Amino acid sequence: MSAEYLFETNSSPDIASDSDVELRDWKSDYAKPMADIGIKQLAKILGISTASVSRALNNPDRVSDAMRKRVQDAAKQTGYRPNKMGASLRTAKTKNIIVIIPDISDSFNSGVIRSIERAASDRGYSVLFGDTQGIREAEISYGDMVRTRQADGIICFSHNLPFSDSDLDSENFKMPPIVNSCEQLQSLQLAGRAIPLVTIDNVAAGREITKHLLDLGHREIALITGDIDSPSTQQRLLGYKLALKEANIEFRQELIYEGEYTLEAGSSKTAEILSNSKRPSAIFCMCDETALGCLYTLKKNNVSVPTDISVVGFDDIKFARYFSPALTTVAQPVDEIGKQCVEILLDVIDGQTIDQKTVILPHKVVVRDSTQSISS
Amino acid sequence: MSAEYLFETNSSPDIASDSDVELRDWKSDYAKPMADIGIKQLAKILGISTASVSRALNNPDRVSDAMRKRVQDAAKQTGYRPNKMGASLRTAKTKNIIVIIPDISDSFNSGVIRSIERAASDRGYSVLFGDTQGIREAEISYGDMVRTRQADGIICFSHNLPFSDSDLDSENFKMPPIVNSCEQLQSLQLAGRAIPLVTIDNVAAGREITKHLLDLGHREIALITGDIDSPSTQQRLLGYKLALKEANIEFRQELIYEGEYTLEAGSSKTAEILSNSKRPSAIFCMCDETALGCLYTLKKNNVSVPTDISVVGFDDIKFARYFSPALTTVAQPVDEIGKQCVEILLDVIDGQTIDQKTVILPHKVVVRDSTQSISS
DNA sequence: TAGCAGAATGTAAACGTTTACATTAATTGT
DNA sequence: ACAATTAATGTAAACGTTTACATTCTGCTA
Repeated sequence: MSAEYLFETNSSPDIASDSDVELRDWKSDYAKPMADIGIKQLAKILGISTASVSRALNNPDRVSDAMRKRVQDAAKQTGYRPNKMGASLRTAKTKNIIVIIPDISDSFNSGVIRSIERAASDRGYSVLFGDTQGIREAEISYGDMVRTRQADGIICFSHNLPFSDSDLDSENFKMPPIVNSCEQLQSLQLAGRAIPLVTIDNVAAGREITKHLLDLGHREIALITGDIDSPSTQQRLLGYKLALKEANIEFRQELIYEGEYTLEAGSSKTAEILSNSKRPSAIFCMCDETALGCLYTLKKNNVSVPTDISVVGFDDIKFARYFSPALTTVAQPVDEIGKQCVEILLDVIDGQTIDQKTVILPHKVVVRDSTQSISS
Repeated sequence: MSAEYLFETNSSPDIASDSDVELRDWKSDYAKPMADIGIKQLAKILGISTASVSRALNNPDRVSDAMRKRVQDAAKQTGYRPNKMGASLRTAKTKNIIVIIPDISDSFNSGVIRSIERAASDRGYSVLFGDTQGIREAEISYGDMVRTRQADGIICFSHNLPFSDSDLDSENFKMPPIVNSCEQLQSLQLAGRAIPLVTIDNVAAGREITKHLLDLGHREIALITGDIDSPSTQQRLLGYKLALKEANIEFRQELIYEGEYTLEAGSSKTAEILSNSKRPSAIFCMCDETALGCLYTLKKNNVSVPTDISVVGFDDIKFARYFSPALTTVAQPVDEIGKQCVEILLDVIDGQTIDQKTVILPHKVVVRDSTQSISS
């Protein structure tokens, strides 16, 4: 948290006292004994067995019409809410999934998450989430939640499995339902197990966006990568190399700037680029946030985009089209990614066989105003 | 989803086959019987009672050193993971909190969420989240989760209580632990109950940022609001009016443009502003995303910021300083808001009395490049 | 009318913990 | 050395559901 954030306390009129209402004390309210009713009391009230209540509520067709109506009415009447813990314990299903994510406030991620939440909710699942900040211990502790029966499955945004090495090595370790989103697992971690993955084809995408630049006549294309260890970065980099090779252009390591999927990396790495003697005519940022940081530094140094330098990003976050200039980038089907993740995960949880271990969703390069032909 | 997103399927080399590893079938792996061990088996293995195991693990000081070591070792050895459902059922505590939020992909929200997650995690709680998209039914269904014992408390970003009206009216309705984040509850919903709130002083903030504009000599300040029903919008609007009054400037309704906290609203409302005969010299957007939309449309219409028009935002999302021009805005202490929310909530859950029903955190107007004196 | 199938309901065990209470072991004071 | 404490452990009930199995009811057929 930067110095800019050293807030001074500002005293001000208390906006919170809509004091036309008189407020009861809330704590005492909470301290009241739970008025809640359980299945037993409900059964007793109705003079029937708990089994009937349960059936009327969960398997309405296994019960007579009269019975069904009677207990459903009573349930509504009394405000009966079945205790999911009791149910979960008995059924060994939680109807929760956990999503493990390095940074939930990343624009691309939060888009996918939103979609996940919606899809899960549609199928009666809730989603817990764990923001790991890339910390291994955090990953592992969240991964543990399915073994402690707090969740039925995992959607993972990391290229690491959320389990400790010792667990992974263990003979009787059982892989819980898990699907990877956007990041392929490192094969050394796989240990012979195939984990479903939903992603785009990052190498194709990297190749295409590079080709776009190439087609515009660019020959010196700097690259600001994400975390160099991440498969998506590696794949996009491979795509970049492929495109160069296809165009018979020599790959030059000095044009590669190792960064991160962050604004700051984009900004600082661009400064580095600018500080070098000969400037590239284009910069390929491996994510849109990075591209924004890049645009920022470019403008600060009075190099104009796209006139002086073309810039492309990756992801097509919702802000991208509002950048100045509007960003050329490759769009990922955020909604579909999220949806597929939960579809697959829930299928696995339900014990269905998965036909496709990895689903590759279509991407699309969208050309906007941050790139232009080098000759013009 | 716009037409731009009509992806064509692109066939491409399957990047996923690192086929140097041979993959076992995953489904069959999952289908294996649960190898997991329970407290009973662990107890039997050690030849002790389940009570001792439980104590050694949860109340290590209530047990002899030898015993503690023995079972902890065995637990690690066997990979014993206590079933939280069993525990929750017994203890009536879930160690979950749920956060109910209209849009998790909103930049400001996701910042707060991240902070919430961290704080909760630090205190041993997990967080579930529900993205309601502003839909009342969704709010209510998520609110229900504490009554179904899936969570111990609620952090709510809406100005509505996540309970049905009939529940609220009900005589024996018991308010669960809940705290509001950023949005004050509508007083009519309060029904006599005081709900903790953590927020900034929106009217002071609105007043200050308006005053900033006023000090620069601006007299015609257009305002693009958030959802006009939301208290935060109302409060910021009030601040705007207050500042005008202090400066002896007449409030003019035609300068008020009712929008939303979105990029699109910023863009479209700015177009409206521009279409009117006399232009304001400044625009106050009630959130940064809106401001970005505003900047975008301004630029598209060749009005330059801040030369022709000054623009201010609200929130200071992480992108704000990277906008072009860098955005003058009011910073909210995102991290602190999240932290305080969980502190208070967990205190309430623990049955402690809350001294402060509403905590007002300090904000700060941060001046960057999107505003300038009107004379210059 | 007796017999019987099928539907409707009831009985009670089970899920995996925690914990009040009972018991046994260890420690202290005299 | 023997009570009297205190510490350590064990026993078994309880949490709130679901569900296999047993029982009762209903309506038909022969």
